[in-house]
Amino acid sequence: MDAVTPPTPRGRTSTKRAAIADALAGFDDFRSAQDVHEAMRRNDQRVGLATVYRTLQAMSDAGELDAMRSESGEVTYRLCSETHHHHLVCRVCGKAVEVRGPAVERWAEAVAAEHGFREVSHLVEVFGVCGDH
Amino acid sequence: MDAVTPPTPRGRTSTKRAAIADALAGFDDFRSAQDVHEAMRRNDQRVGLATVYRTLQAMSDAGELDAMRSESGEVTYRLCSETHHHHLVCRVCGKAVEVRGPAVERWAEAVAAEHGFREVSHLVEVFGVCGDH
DNA sequence: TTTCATGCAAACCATTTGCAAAGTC
DNA sequence: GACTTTGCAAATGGTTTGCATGAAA
Repeated sequence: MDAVTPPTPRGRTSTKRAAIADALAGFDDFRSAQDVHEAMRRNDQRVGLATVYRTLQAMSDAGELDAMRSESGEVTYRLCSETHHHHLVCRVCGKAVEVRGPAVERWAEAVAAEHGFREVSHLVEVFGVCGDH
Repeated sequence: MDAVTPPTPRGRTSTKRAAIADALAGFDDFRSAQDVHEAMRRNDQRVGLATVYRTLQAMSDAGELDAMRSESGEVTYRLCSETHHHHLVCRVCGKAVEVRGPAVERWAEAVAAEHGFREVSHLVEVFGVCGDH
């Protein structure tokens, strides 16, 4: 069930891509390519690690996934909603909550404009320890 | 105890440490360990890459440096001011401007509290293309 | 002379890439 | 069949570490 795969980003229909999307759908927080790969293995799905990396990256480029770097520097992904948002991530369990911050968006734009910067993008992540820990 | 290191971050007086700090002082934007190492080489300073990594890391831990990850994932450092702030980084030349954002701080705290998160920290970086490009 | 700092090279680790085999259209 | 996707293994590239040596206290 390709729960999350609009028209294929590009290229042809891929079985693996769907499997990877599904695997990621099984999580509700950010996971690294390695995590996804291991989860699939455990589920008896045979996939190459390189394929997971390639696919996750492609899906991210296609806007299907939300990507961010964990505090340790690895790239982690998660299915994302369509709207722009940021994350509140638990540094113990990885649980991530999507948060909206119109104030932050405006602030970023304003600050950038003030210094003559164009093509502005911003990275905002809030880390903390969630209530379960 | 002495959470905030007095004179030398730890260990004894080091010549290299001073040299590395100087090299970093020559920049006013974020640089990677490799950048610093290369700059020193070019200046006929003989230093091991590992030492640069170790020192930069130690200085960062000691609070003398401000560290952040570039968009490509490398860790970059810069001498930092004492006050909490964020950065507006040019993705073309690396130029970084320190920006203050009380609104953002408050927003982060509020959002975290709202979801029951403790020990909150946040990562906010604004990227763009500066006026020189 | 005991301890910490440094260099060098090897080790690590996440990620990428080359290329031949397998899958799609 | 023509072309794309996958797997595997080898190659990268940033960063860390083990160990012997040199410099401070």
